[in-house]
Amino acid sequence: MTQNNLSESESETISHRSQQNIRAHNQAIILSAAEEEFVLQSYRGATMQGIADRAGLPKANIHYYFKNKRNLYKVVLRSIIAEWNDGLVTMTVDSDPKTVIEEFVRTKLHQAFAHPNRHKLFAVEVIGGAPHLHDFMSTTMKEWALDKTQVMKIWHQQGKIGIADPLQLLILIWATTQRYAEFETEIVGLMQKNAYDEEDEARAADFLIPFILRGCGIE
Amino acid sequence: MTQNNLSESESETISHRSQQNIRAHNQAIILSAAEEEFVLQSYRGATMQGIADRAGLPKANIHYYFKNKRNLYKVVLRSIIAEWNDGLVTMTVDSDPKTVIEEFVRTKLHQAFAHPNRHKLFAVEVIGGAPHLHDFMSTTMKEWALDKTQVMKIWHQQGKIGIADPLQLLILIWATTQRYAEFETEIVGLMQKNAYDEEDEARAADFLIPFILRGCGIE
DNA sequence: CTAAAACCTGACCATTTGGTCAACTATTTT
DNA sequence: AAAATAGTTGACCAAATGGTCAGGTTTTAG
Repeated sequence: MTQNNLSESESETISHRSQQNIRAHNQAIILSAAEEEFVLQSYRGATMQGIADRAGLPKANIHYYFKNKRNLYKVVLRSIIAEWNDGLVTMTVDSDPKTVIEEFVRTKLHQAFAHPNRHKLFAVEVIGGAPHLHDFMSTTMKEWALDKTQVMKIWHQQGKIGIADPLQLLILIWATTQRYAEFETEIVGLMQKNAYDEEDEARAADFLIPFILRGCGIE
Repeated sequence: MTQNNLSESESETISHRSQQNIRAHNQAIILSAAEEEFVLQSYRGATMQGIADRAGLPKANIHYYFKNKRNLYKVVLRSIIAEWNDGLVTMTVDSDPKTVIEEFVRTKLHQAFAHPNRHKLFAVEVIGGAPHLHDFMSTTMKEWALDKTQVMKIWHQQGKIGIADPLQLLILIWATTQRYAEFETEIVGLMQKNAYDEEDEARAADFLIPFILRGCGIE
């Protein structure tokens, strides 16, 4: 039965996986299934059985890898937060506002189109009062936002942008970019199609970026 | 037999309420409680007992007025939709774009600050795929949006606004105004307070309106 | 005043669901 | 090869929850 020796592992098509790989592999599958289920059903509506079905594993197996439902949800949230700032440009007083804002919007927009489910999940959590994100919201995210608004305030003093209240600008950029992920259903419907096509991200960028730059009084 | 739906308009100080009044009164209380509970817990998380507690009534009484949970949810949604366009300015080809857009943003913003829960509930529903709103979204709302975008397209042809793709503008205005309701928790936190104060709506308007008008190339 | 209609509610039930567990198989280590 | 460790899973359970109902009270109609 057991194949010895010559064992290799990694990318074998049908071979026996090493336990390390099995663990990582199953956890990934479960997390992905959980993300979907939590988005579609929201926390309470999501069932461990539903997640198990999506993952193609028996329910007890989900509990084997993740203690319980609450913990699984937290892990999903944490993985979303972990990459929240992935790829965002650094923004300092010496940066060129136009470049930075353009790049910021473009990146956020790209994330929105690339990972709509994560944005939906995050949004539902915030809308519901962010019960599991209080810590993140009141520390990491607040510091990040205050740092950026500080920079933008100085830009304003230097006459580089026409925005006196940078927090409002930050809110606007978040709102307009993330919207394409969160309200996918509505927007796609209004566009008379069933799903975004490859050009929709570019279309949104082509509209948003000049609009926001004009709004900021740049150009 | 049972008379349904009549908006309450009385606050009798008299001890004995008429049955008509009792019905309207209790339904209103329950709907308000349900709105809160559904927002905070989302559909599946909300419990009839929780709604009953919020309403200060025994659970069986909720079932007496509203057949079941699903129906109660639908009634709540319907009441939200019913006033979705309340107070919105009419927009025709002959309107002045600047006035109309300014007034539109102001009204949406006012609604957002006045009824944050309704906006949150609507948002959660849309994010979850709008399972109960397919009809509304694909008829009423779509027609409304197409009508407005038609008008704005003509404005663009007449050189009155610098927006070639009005649907994107509509999405942006919805996103930026409703955001203050939906992400209340996050925004309030970033503003270092516990709740919006009386000036926050005005602050948002003072930022948003000029910003959007500039973005539209109006001035 | 009496009957009908509307309203109220504690007690109860069926179903769903998160979570446990013991027995089992597969892999790794010694 | 045997012991130890890791992974798998059907069966089961206790709690939560939507919903029902019978018997009660209050209000209204005649």
